[in-house]
Amino acid sequence: MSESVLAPRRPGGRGSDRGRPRDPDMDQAILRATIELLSEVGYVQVTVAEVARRARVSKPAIYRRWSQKSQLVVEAMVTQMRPGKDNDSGSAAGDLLALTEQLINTLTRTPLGRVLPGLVAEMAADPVLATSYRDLIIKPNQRHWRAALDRGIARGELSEQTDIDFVLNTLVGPLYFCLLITGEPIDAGYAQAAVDLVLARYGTPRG
Amino acid sequence: MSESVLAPRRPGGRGSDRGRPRDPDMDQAILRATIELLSEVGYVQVTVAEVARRARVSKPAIYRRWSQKSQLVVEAMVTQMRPGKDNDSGSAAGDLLALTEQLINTLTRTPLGRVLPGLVAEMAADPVLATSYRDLIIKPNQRHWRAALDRGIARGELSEQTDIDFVLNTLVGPLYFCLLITGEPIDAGYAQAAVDLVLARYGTPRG
DNA sequence: CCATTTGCGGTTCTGGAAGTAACGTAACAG
DNA sequence: CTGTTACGTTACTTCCAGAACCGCAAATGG
Repeated sequence: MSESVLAPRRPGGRGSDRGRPRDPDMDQAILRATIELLSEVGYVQVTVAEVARRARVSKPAIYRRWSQKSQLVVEAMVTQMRPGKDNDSGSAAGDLLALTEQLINTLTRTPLGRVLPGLVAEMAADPVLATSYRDLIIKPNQRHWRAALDRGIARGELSEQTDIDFVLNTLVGPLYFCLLITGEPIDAGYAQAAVDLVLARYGTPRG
Repeated sequence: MSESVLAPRRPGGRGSDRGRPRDPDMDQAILRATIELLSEVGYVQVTVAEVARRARVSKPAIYRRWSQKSQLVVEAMVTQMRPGKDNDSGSAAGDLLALTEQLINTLTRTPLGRVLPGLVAEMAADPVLATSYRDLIIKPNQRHWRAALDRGIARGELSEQTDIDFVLNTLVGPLYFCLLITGEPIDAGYAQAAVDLVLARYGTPRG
């Protein structure tokens, strides 16, 4: 499944397997060049022509694989996603702290931070892209958060009335707010403070 | 001061007062047309040519007043900002609840929600614009939140260790996260839940 | 081994939007 | 009246996303 997403044969989806096959090296070269450019200049300044130049490939060769610049970028980001070790530290507090700090790291130390602002604009105008981004990047990441919260509830560290989606938004939202709107750096103590906040409300005595 | 921001004579800032003066009706017509278009199609789809057409004005007349499309849009948004009644409801909980619900309203019922995604992208690429937006829209709005929190601390409803910036990000961040990233509608109970969360951590017994 | 089909890949083109330039004319200041 | 600046019109430049077009490479069928 992931193969068809990474380099769909025919943008439309369906396509025969006859005729000259695509050069798989090109897929890699294009994605590599995209990531490289993204980390240098950010989404808006990335042009497909420049990606083509760096990958030593022609522009149509790119458009044959991805229907839009934005789709190319999303898929390039996906290749950068770590499998995401589902570390169970033993406590909900520990898990959430680790996840929050990992997200801070992703947003500030990987190209994702430079990609997001431009991608947000495209997503607002292109529902298909928005769905891709959410399904391929946001949701897979949130799986770990949900798992940590579920475990916390099962262990009795967190109240059974814990609103998981709400907690998730609370931990994650402020990070995006700083990154996209205020531009202020994320406070070093943020992760701890945010977890404390959640525990003060949904933690149980025995937690 | 606000006058010079709304329709600066000469994009550069300085400018003489000799010669034919600008038609002030034009400023209004342009801003009105901009807001109208923004609320219909969102930031990216707004073209300066279309603004000019609707305002019955020429394109150079617009560029004489604002150096970029993005600056025009920011100033148009500023004209839409309500003075912002600093309602003191008597309790920090009440104040924060009202402010949160007012922000939800602004983000979902005014053009701001349609403008933000595109503006976020421009801000990431244009530091001058980013500063304008933060100074003219974000900061003025946050003044009320800070005042409410200060009063809450002064009254003893909130702990003196309350981290004001952190609380502010916590209440506000998830709203932007939903609007810009997940696209999910904001839960009807969000404001109350968020305020409860903050009070569980920073509220004092007597609050 | 050759002919045919399929579609890859490169060169070139189109379309749209931001922003600029040039010019004739209109309106204000001194 | 003179200088200066605004305004409209028209045309232009630049940039980039994306589409046409065409020659040729690669797999298949005989």
